[in-house]
Amino acid sequence: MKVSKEQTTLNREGILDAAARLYRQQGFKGIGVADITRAAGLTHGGLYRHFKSKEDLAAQACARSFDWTLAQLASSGPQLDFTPASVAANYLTAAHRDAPGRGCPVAALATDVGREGGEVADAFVAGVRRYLAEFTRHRPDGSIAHPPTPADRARAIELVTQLVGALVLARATASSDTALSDEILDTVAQGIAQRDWDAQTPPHRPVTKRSRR
Amino acid sequence: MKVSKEQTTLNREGILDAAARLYRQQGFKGIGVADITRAAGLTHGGLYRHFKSKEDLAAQACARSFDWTLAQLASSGPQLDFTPASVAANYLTAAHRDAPGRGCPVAALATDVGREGGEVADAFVAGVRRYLAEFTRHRPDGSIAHPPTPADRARAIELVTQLVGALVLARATASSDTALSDEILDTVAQGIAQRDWDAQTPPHRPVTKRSRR
DNA sequence: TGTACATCAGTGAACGCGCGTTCACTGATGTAC
DNA sequence: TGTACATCAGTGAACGCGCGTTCACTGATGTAC
Repeated sequence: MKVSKEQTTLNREGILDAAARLYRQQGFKGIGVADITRAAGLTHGGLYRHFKSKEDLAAQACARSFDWTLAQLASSGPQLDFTPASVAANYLTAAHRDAPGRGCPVAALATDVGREGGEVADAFVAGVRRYLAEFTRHRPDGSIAHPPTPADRARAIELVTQLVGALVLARATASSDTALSDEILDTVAQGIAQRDWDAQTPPHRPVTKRSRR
Repeated sequence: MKVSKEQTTLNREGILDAAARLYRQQGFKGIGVADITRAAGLTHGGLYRHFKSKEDLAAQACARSFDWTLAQLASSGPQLDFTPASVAANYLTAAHRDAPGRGCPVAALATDVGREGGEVADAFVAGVRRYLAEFTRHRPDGSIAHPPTPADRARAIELVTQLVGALVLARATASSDTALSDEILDTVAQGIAQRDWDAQTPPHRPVTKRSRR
């Protein structure tokens, strides 16, 4: 049966939200389109009125994950200062580890995206750039960098990769060794809090890669 | 046809090696058992004389990945010192990024393992523990820690998570923005090289987690 | 405002395909004599 | 050492199943008059 324009939009949003959640939980290969439409209260056939393929859906869901997370970050600006210590304390929690469906898309999807390529990778990289820009703007002392220096950007990259690595490893170990998983979260959060983020980091200078491994 | 005991062992090893490589490349959900046995020069039916299920194979292949990588690390002990700068320079390379099948199993499989659980997660965690023990033993100044202090362990966790996060993000961005991917590798490698790893890191003390995200 | 009808979002059966796993079979191996 | 035969690693067809995608159909929506 046909449905009102308003309802059509709601249904589309519902599919996207379900996809954004389920893909982060199970990965692109771990969940089917029928599961996603069912989670949105629909049947699988109608999906293709909104998205041209599973890959298209995945790419848009990926973008949606970043939209949510960045909006959340922006809206919490007043409460949450952007000091590395504060960001780490909020990011490296057992709650975040145990709820990947509502958490950081970088930590949840990075490995999948590396294997995927295509539209999904484009959407992901766009999100990463926005993420990095946000962390580049905010200096450890709470001030805003305008314009950001190469050192600001280096700090953002180091912070984001450190956070992502810790969360990813905490998730991998959580099911069979919770103590280790907690230890990883706590240790890295403390390490970030105590690091001297104002130490001089020279601008990015490409170096010739040596091959190994 | 039957096959000699020696050949049987070789075939089993061949399957394990192919699985260790292909799982790291494509993930547990991304590759089928037929692809793996074919890569080992066999047909899919015989797989079940060696492994009781795909999960069993995945768990043993995971352990195998760690065996290789750790053996490689140990054997390169003379050439490769364990200073964070040196480790980072060897780990954060375009070559390593572009060859996940022969690379670090932590960076390649952590996200998959987080979703998998079971025997695979057990094998993975065992590997992570060995990895961490190795990095805990080796102090930044090149000396051996015996016994290792909590600060040694904290340093190992911070280093490994930083390395893994950087490689994972470099892989995710490589296909659609190689410049960004290279920038991540170089920036984090330089950041690790310049960090003061001897700064006092206090022992691990569990903190109450705040929930967010 | 009321009526007739074209539109089209959503349904669910059906499609081809690839997956993990099973199993009857094959034939070289390795053992018993 | 030579011969007969039981063993069993590997083969490939077959299985049930779930996947992504298609499509004829339905019936409420929204428009033309």
